[in-house]
Amino acid sequence: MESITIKDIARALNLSTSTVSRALRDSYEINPETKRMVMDYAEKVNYRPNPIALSLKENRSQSIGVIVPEIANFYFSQAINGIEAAAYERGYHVVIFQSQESYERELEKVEYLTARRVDGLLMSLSSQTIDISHLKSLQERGMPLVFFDRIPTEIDTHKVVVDNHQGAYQATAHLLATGRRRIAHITSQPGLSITKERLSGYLAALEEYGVPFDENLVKYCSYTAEEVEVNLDSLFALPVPPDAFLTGADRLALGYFAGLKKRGIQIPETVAFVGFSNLNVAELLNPPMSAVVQPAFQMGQTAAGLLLDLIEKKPKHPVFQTVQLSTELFVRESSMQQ
Amino acid sequence: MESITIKDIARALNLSTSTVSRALRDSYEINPETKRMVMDYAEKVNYRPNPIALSLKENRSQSIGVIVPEIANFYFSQAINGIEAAAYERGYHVVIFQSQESYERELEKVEYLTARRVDGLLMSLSSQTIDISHLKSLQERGMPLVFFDRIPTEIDTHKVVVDNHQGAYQATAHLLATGRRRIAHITSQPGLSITKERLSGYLAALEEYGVPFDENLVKYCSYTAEEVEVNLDSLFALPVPPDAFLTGADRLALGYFAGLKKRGIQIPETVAFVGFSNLNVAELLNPPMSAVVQPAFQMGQTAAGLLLDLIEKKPKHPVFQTVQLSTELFVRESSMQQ
DNA sequence: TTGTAGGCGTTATCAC
DNA sequence: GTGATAACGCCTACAA
Repeated sequence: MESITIKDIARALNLSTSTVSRALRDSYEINPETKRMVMDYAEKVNYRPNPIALSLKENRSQSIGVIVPEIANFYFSQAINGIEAAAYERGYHVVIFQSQESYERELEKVEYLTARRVDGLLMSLSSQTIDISHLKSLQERGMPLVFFDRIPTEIDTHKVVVDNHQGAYQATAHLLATGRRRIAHITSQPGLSITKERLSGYLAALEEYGVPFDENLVKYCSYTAEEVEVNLDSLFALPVPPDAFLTGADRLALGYFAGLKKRGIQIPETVAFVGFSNLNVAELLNPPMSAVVQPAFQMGQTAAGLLLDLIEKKPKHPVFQTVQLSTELFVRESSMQQ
Repeated sequence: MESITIKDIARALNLSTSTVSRALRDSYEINPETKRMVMDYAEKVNYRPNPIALSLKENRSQSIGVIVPEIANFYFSQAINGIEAAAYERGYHVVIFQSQESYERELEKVEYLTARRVDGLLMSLSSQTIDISHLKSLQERGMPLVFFDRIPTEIDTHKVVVDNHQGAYQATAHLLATGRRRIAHITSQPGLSITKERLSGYLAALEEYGVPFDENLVKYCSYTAEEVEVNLDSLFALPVPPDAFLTGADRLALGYFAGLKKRGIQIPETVAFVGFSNLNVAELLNPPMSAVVQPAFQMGQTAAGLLLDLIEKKPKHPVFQTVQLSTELFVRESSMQQ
């Protein structure tokens, strides 16, 4: 993989490297003829500046880093699409990594990206991440940092989230309004910001309808099949079993759907938090699944926009904001008798 | 983002940069004490070597590039997982880009990755890509190159694919064996290798069962809702409408499911090509969807393994191979009367 | 208008 | 055992 360098051009044209450099980047006084000659030759040999050399020199890379818990997750991959769209428009490259929900991997990727001189970092925290001192120190050392979806409370910076409280409240209220009283809430790990907010929305709706909270109806979980079994066992061993499900992700909902089906149990209504494109699946299930739709693409786009502003404007005393994007509730009519 | 460099350490310890460098990388004769002193100090100030400087010097980056048509596609994101697993194990980083099914974007990403000195490139072609001369010349200039899933025929290099012919044959044969005679084949763009292979498997099964081929039953398409409508219109305007669907991707299947539902048509059986984790969705649909399961993770893993072998062994005259991974047919019983 | 020199962070080579 | 120097590709202040 030998590549053409400025030196090669200089040698071929009997010029100095600086002249070639100037010609290529159209910097000040340069003989138009020389410039044309250089340009033509560069074109001919398909010259491409070496971004590594530039990064080394400028200590920046025209690229932003993204770290998400996992890529094979529709929600995050859509967010990445939004990020790419925003970055592309402003001439930045996007370098994507996944933490795989592991604190150590996350740490590792952060270090690597920092070392690679990304101009800024966009993150959604792994579920294992509790200590965020490394991110704090990163910010203190001047790295522009924006969080989305899974955000920490302990850092002051831009954050973009979906309004989880509102989404959960809306969904729970809908279920209560249609007569459900025992709503199981299947949700993610208790440490995450999204988990807490959804729980608070769930609680707010219960309170409004005067329905007592039963903590046995809340299950924190990951995605293993055994867990589904255990949780369903305990839910349906309750004196009054659940008559509805509110789940924190479409994948959770699908897992529980399958578990319920296996047991021959039909639940009148299920609502799940989903990214846009899972919506069509929701409709095709039997009974169909209602959905709290989260604008993942928009979230990525917004987060990237804020990050690029930070990078380019380098404000001395930035005023950080937390953007809350609204969810939308899609209610699907069940074909079951109610 | 000021960072600690070898120079800083040298200055602090009153040593030369070369001594520090040697101490850090444990290269030849060095005073054990000096070494310890350097190590301790480096640890203390959290020194991290600058990979950019290394890349510039070594003309390599300990990272491989991946270009897929899109990330927000479960099949590809699972493949990426496999790639990361293999790369991580062998100490390489993975840099991920998407072409968004655009030839121009693909070209752009290839150039950028090349300029970034990735040590090798892993690609799945965009559906728009016909001319692959840029990839050929890349290979000629010595860049290790491995293709997966969407592969070109015109380049001799390692390729990893799912056995699409076999998968389509198996699925079609199953449908024919259960009495279907009018099998609609909804598939991807005609130019792609996977499209051709699946069609050939479909044809082989038809021939075996003595069922004449009707080209009106084959629809090449992308993912727009209008297209679904147009295609369904023409399929159900046929003298003998379809009694089964074989679709090239789960997303296509879901789109057509929704379209059929809207029209109140029930089709006895549908088979779709899916990645592993869509399997649970397939079961939950009504009627359930049978599936040709493609081992996406394994595909990524295999492709990355081959690429890393190429990179590390740099064989003068490599013997390139095309690995065909087997699919598995999951038949879901329909609850409909047959 | 063009050339020379120095530096970004690192390592390899050669000298001491 | 350690230090000085050059080189990777590029850019820019300064010199001519």
